[in-house]
Amino acid sequence: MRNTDSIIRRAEKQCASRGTRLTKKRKYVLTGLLESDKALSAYELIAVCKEKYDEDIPAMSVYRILDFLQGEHLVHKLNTASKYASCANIEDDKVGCYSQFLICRSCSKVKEVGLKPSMMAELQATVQDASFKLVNPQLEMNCLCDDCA
Amino acid sequence: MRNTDSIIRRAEKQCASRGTRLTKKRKYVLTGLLESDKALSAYELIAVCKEKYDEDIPAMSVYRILDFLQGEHLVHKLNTASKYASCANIEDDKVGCYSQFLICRSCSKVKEVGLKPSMMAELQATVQDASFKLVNPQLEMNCLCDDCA
DNA sequence: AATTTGGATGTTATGATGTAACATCGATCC
DNA sequence: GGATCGATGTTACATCATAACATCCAAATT
Repeated sequence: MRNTDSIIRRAEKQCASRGTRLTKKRKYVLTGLLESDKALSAYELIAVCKEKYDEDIPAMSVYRILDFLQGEHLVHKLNTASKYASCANIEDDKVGCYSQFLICRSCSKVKEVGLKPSMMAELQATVQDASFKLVNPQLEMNCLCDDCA
Repeated sequence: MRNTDSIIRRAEKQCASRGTRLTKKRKYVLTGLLESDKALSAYELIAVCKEKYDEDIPAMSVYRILDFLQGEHLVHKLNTASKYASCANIEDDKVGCYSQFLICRSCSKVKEVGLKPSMMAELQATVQDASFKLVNPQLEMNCLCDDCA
């Protein structure tokens, strides 16, 4: 079990050092994702903020907050699921390590696993051979978790 | 340039042998995808069928047709883009070879490339280590094509 | 040929995700 | 206090997708 408070304090400092602010609502959204082992949609996050903090955040704001948190490398968007998850490496200083996301198609449980450099290199090579440029090397894998299987 | 007609005839036979039918509208949708090097959304396919065949197909029908074509392994859904593309191996008999899709985030151009068994094995191993089961090993890579880069 | 039957398609309404444009709020700086 | 600028609110709308029910049509049966 990770300590949400200490992660939030770290994130706060990180934002401050970059000249941005982790506001109250941004904290609520980030905390919602930190305390969930499942990826959540924007609308699910609205519900979480309402239930846990009695805070009404309009959809537009949640999307903006999610954009902000992605920009701060605190949150990932899982495009195949249209849901969001906090970065696994949010607790430590590892940065720039590309990831493989295992997403349960039934319950949205997510695990983020580092991608070996050798794998990354091979995928990258394929992309270059096809005259494409890799923009965001985020591998999302359509899975079932052990509970749902 | 591949021969759309001969592919359609192959697909027709394949359906017949499975006890399904490649109807006129299903052919229109499949042809639309075959003749595009870009992935197309359901609504873009509606427009293509209207322009090329003067055929009005309601959205609901296009989605059903796309489901059917996926079931026949003639079409892929690219989840990260919410668009659809014809199978690259639709011309030959290769089956069951897992794919890596390079998708231009700007213009939706798609290339489907076979995934090496060694890569597949490694990804699969990661999934198992995390107690997940891989459902659909379709790697979608967020790229830019050379034209858009 | 008429009838039946089941899959394919049409219609309507609605849900889910996401964004554009513009208004307002609120913390910090002078 | 007032100016300023980023954060948030409001409204409207675009896009993707499906549920529920009606109808059509082609092949099989009589």
